[in-house]
Amino acid sequence: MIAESYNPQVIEAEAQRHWDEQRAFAAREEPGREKYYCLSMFPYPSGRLHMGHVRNYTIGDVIARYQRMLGKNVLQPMGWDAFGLPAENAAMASGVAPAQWTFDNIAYMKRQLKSLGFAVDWAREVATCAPEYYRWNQWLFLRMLEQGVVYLKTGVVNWDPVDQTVLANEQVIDGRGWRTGALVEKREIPMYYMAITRYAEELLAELDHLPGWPEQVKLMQKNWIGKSHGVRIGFPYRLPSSAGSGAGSAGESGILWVFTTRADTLLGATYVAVAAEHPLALHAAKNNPALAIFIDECRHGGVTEAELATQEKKGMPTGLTVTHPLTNEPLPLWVANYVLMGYGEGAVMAVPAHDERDFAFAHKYNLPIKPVIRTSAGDETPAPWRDAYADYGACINSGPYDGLNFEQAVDAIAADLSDKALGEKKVTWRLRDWGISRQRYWGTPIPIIHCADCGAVPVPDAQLPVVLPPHLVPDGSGNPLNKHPEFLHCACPQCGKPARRETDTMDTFVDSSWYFFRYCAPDADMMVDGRANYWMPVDQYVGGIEHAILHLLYSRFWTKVMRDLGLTTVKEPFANLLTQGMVVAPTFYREGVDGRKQWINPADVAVQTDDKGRPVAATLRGDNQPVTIGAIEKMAKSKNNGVDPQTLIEQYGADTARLFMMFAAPPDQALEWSDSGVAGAYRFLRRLWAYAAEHQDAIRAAGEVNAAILSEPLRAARREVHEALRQALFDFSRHQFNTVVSGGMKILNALSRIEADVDAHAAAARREGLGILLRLLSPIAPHITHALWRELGYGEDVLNAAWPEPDTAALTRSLVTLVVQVNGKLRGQIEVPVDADRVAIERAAQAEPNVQRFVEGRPIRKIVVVPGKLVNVVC
RNA sequence: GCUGGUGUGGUGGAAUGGUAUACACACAGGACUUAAAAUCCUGCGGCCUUGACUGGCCUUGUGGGUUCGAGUCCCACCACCAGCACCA
Repeated sequence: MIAESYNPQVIEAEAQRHWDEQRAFAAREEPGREKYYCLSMFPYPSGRLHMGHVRNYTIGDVIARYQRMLGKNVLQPMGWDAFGLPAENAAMASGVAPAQWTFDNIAYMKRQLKSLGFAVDWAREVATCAPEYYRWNQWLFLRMLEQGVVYLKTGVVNWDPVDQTVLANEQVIDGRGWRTGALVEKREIPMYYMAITRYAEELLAELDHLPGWPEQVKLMQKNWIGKSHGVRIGFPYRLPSSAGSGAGSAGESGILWVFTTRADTLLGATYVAVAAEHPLALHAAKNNPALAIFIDECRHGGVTEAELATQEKKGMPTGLTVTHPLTNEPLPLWVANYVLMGYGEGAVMAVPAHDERDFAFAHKYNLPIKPVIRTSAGDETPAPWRDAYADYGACINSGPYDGLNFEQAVDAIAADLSDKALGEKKVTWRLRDWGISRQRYWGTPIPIIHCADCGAVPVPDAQLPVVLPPHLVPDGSGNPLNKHPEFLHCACPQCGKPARRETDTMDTFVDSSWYFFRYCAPDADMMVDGRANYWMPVDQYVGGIEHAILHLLYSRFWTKVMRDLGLTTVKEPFANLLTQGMVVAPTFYREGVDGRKQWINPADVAVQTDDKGRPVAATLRGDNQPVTIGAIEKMAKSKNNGVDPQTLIEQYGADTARLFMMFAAPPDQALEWSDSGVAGAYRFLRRLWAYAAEHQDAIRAAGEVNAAILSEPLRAARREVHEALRQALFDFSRHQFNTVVSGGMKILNALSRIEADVDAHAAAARREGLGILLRLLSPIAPHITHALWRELGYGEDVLNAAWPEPDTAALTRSLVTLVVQVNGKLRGQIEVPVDADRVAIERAAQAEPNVQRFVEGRPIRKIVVVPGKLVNVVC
C-alpha cells in the first residue's frame, strides 16, 4: 500500500537499509564480465560536505547506477584525501591535533554521504593519512629514487622571516605572510623532485589517445606541458679582471646560454637579460652595490607565476657585456625581474623589435630596437606595440640571412652557430619537475635518514612505514617534527651511528596520484595486486575542472612510473573524464566602519523583488535592516555564501537534493543555487508519489498495452512517453542529466493528461508509462523509485532493472507536420502523409497560401527538403 | 600577464547546422478554502497590426563571414569565470 503523502525520511531510510542488508553495492571481480569503474574525486575531510561534494558525488552515482542498469559489473568506491594544510590550521586555531580533527571530520562526512544514498562499496574505503596507505607513497618514492626518477636539488619557497617558516602560496596575501603580515622573501632550499619531465613526451603524445576526455582539458594539459622547438644559443663573455688581481690579467671567460623559439630574429638582439639569481648577476653585484640592492629587491614577493607575470617589469644593467655569436658585437647584459631562473637557462636574448615584453623593456630603459623581420605591419617597429610585429616573415637587416623565411632562417642560423660550437636546435618543455618536499607536519614522511658519515640514506623497505607521530600540534612556526626527539633521532641504516630523520613530508598531490589503484585492492600487502588489472583503468572519472591540470597530470605520471616498475598493465589511469562545474550562489554584505565587507549568509537574508521577480533589495532577517546584494560567486567560506547541504537533506530528503542538483544545470556548467528550484524539485517528487498513490490499484491490476486498439488520446500519450524515453536514453549516454529530468517531467505530464476512468487500456498505458518513468529516474532519485517500483509490483529492485526500450510502433505516425520556409524564413506549415514523396511535398509546400504570398511569382531556384522536418523554398 | 572556458526570456536552462525560448522557477489572474498553506487551471521574449482570427518585424554579448538555412561553424572585439606548479 502506498501511503497518501510522500515521506522522504521514511522511504529513504528504508531503501538504504535494504541496500545495506543486500550488500547491494559490494563489488566483486568477475573475470569475463564487463566491468565499469566509476570514480569521483575523493573529498578532503574539511568538516562538513559542501554543495560541490553533493554535486560531484551525485553525478558519479547517477553514472554508476546508469551503467549498472546497462548490465555492467560496477565499482564505485569512496575515500579521503586526508593529509593537508587545513588540519594544521585547525590545530593552530583550536589546539586539536590534526589526526583527531581529520578523523572526526571523516566520521561526520561519512554519515552525510551515506544519507545521500550513494551506491558506494564502503568496504574499499581508504584514508591517505593511514600508515597502511602512505607506506606505499614511501615505498614507491624509494623505487623512484633507485631509478633516478626522484632526485635532490634546490627550489624556491616563500619564507616568512618573522615566523621563520615556509608559507604556501595561499598563505601569502599581497606579498605578506597571512599571520605575521611580514614581507615574504624568496628562499632557496634543498628539495626532492620527481622527474615528470622524463615522461613529458609520452604525457603529451598519449593525450591524442584519450577520446573520452574533454578537448579543453587535453588542450590545457598540452599547453602546460608546452613542447617548443627552438635553438639554444651561446653568447661568449669575458669577465673583467677582478679588483684584487694584478693589472692586465685577463678575467674569467665563459658562454652564457639562452633558449629561443625565434632564432630567426637573432640579428635583432640588442641586449641579453638574466634572472636575479643567475650566477653572472651575482658576480656583477659583487662590485656594484646598486645592483646588489636591486637583486635583493627582486627577492621580495611571492613565487607564483601569476604574480611574476603581472608585476612591473624592472631591470638594471650589470655593466658586463656579452658577444653576439654571429656579429661579434658587444651586447649589454641586464638583470631583469621578468626572467625566471627556474625556466630554461635563466637567461634570454632580447629582441625588442619582435617581442612585446622586450619592446616595453627597451622603451623603458632606452635600449636600441632593431627590426629584422618584414612583418605584415611593415619594416619598422614604431610605438605603440602592435601584435603584428611578432609575426613571422622574411628576414631583413640580417646580412646573409636576408630574404629567408622563418624555417630557412632558423636552419641557416642554427647551422652557422653549430659550426662555431655556439648553438644547436633543441626541444624544450614548459613542464618542470615536480618538487614534492613540504616543510610541514601533516603529510607522508619522506623516508630518508641523514647520517653525518653516509649522507642521505634511504630507509630500508623492512623499516617501512616511517610512521608520522599522530598527536603533535603545529603552532605556526616551523615543523613540529623538528621538535620531536622520538621521531627525529634514529640510527643510520648503513653504519648504525646516531642519525637524524628527514622531517619534510610529501606534497599531498602524491597521495591523490594513485588512490584509484588502492581501491582495487585496499587490503593488499603490497601497493597493488592483480585485482587492479581487472578494474583499471577507471572508466569514468568525475571531478572539478580546477583539477584539470595538476592532479590529473600527476596521476598520469604516477601511472606511467608504476607501469615501468611492472606494477600495472595500464598506461593511462582515466579512460573518460567529466569535469563538473562549480556551485555558485549570490553574496550579501554590509560594509563595516573600517570599510571591510562583512559577508552575510544567504540563509539569513530576505530578498525583495520587483513585479518581474528581479531582486531589488535585501534585508537581514535578524534586524530587518538593508544589506547590499553582491555578485553571484562560487560558494566559499570567504564570501559566506555557502548553503549547508545538511539542512537541505533534513528538510527535503536526499532525492530532492539529488534531483535539484541534476536538473538545475548540465554537469559541466556552473550551477546556481536556488531555494525555489529546490522546492520545485520537491514538488515534482510529491506529484509523482501522489500519482502512484492515486492509481496504485489500477496499475497493480493492469495488463500489457494493446497498441492496436488504443484510443487517439491514449495513442498520443503513449507517443509522448516513448519520445521522451528515446531522448532521455540519449541524454543519459551523453551525461546530460538535466534534460533526462525534463524528460521524466514530460512523461508525468503526459500520464497526468490521461482522462481519469476505469478503462483497462488507460490502466495499461499508465502502468507502462510509470514503469518507464521509474526506471529513468532511478539513478537520479533512487529512493522514491525503489519504493514505488516494489509497491506497484514491477519487481524487487529497480536498481537491477534493465533499461526500457522505446517502442518504435508507438513513435510512428501517419501524418507529419513540416515547417515551410521561404528563403530560410518561417512562412507556414503543411501536413503530409509520413510516406509522401519529394514531389508531393514540394507541391504541398508551394500550395501553402502564405508561401505563395512571399514567393510572389518569382522563379523558384531550389527547394530544400529535410525529411520529417522542413521545406525551404529558395527564390 | 599567459592558458582554457562561458555569454540564449524576469531566472535556471533546452535546441544532435533545420520551427529559438522545451522542461522548470518566478510573476500575474482564476478555482478550491471562513482564511492561509498546499493543490489544480490559465497566461507569460519585445515591438507593431487586427474588432477578433490572423499576420508582420526584431531578438541567442557586439561586429563581420560561410551556408538554401547559424544560438550552433569561421574571424575580430567586449564582458565574466577557472587554472597558473606549496589550497585541495
